[in-house]
Amino acid sequence: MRTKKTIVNPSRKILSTAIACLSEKGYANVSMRDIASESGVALSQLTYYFKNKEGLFTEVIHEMMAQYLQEMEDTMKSAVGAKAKTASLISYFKDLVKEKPKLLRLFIDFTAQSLWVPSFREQVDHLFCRLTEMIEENILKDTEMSANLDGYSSASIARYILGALYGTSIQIMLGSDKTSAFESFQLTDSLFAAREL
Amino acid sequence: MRTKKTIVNPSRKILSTAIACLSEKGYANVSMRDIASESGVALSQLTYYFKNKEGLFTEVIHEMMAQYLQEMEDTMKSAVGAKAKTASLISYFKDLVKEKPKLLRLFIDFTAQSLWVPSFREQVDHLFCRLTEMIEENILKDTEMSANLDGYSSASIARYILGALYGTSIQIMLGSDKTSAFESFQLTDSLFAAREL
DNA sequence: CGTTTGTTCGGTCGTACGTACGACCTATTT
DNA sequence: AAATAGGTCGTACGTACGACCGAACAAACG
Repeated sequence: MRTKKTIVNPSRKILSTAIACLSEKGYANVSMRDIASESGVALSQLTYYFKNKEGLFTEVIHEMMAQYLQEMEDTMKSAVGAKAKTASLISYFKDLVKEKPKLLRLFIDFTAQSLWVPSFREQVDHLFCRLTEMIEENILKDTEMSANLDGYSSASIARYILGALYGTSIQIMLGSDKTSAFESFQLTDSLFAAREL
Repeated sequence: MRTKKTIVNPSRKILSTAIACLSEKGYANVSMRDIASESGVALSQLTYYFKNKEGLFTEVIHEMMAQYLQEMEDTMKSAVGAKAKTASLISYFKDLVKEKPKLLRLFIDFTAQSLWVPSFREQVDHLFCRLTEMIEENILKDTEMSANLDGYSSASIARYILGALYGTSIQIMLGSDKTSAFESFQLTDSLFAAREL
């Protein structure tokens, strides 16, 4: 029998509800029942579409990763030149903190969970790799860094930039004042000011 | 009646067991019963000494914070001059990843949890503030940064340095190869190379 | 001595969890 | 019309959870 799409795919509804719940209450505080009742679907449907809890949450990570990578890529592709791309990367993280804190919280929470759940770890590690690759491609390639950065592989530099933006985001996220702290982001620009070739 | 210390304070035993469990299995995967049986103490003792789960874990965070701050301070105080202190800070984070991954995992996990539990958040935020203050005091004070860092407050710079080290640590922690990635840490030294006054 | 106060313990309560199962219903296929 | 397959649902199972209680014990003190 063909897969029908009568009105709206239930598995999509479950998935989006799961994302909403997780980004609002956190991994440790969300149950399958929460997601079921919130999405107006029987509990057994969750296991029907996604085997078990880990299966469902794996799919959530997958979704989250896709959104991250897509948005990040769009952001950087829209700018031309390493310097402009750096600026757009910074503003994307600012936007993340200010306008999309839920997505960011989801990211942070899953990063922590991935320390304990091997299958999550694999996914999140992959996400970090893709992100650093993207930074390498867009910002570090065809660019000569300031002199004191000789000897560092572009992979190391990219990892550092991503780490700095991510780590700074977390601090701002936790802090009480979200405004004055934004200055830190800008440091990426000053530190890695690229000279175009 | 006086608090006795017959052989070893049970609350200490509970606490250290809790730390061990948490740094091995993660917040979401540890129950009060786990800690009780692991520490060879009745479950009811946990609530006797620490009100409830949140009370116990609050104490664990407190312990973790103290260790972090102490070790970090010792590390930096042992070096003289901003440049040497920077190097010692870097090597402390390397040491964390390589030799004390449990403590680091504890830190990361609680950071994520603090996104959802207000009392945790307060504590972890305070930890971050203390750490940035320490970086300001030891590395940024009485030091002239390279020219392109004008206009940034020392608080912003400290936050960025901490964020970079923290964010890089997470990536290395998740990655498969722990060796080649250590190069990234060193970037802190090159980027914030201080000229002594 | 007995009382009081701090400590330890086993046990239980109510609830929540993830998962599994069987009964439907509907639409397609034979 | 009968059979089959996809989808939905309610419910129940077994386990685990945090919290709580009352009984026992221990130590100080009158």
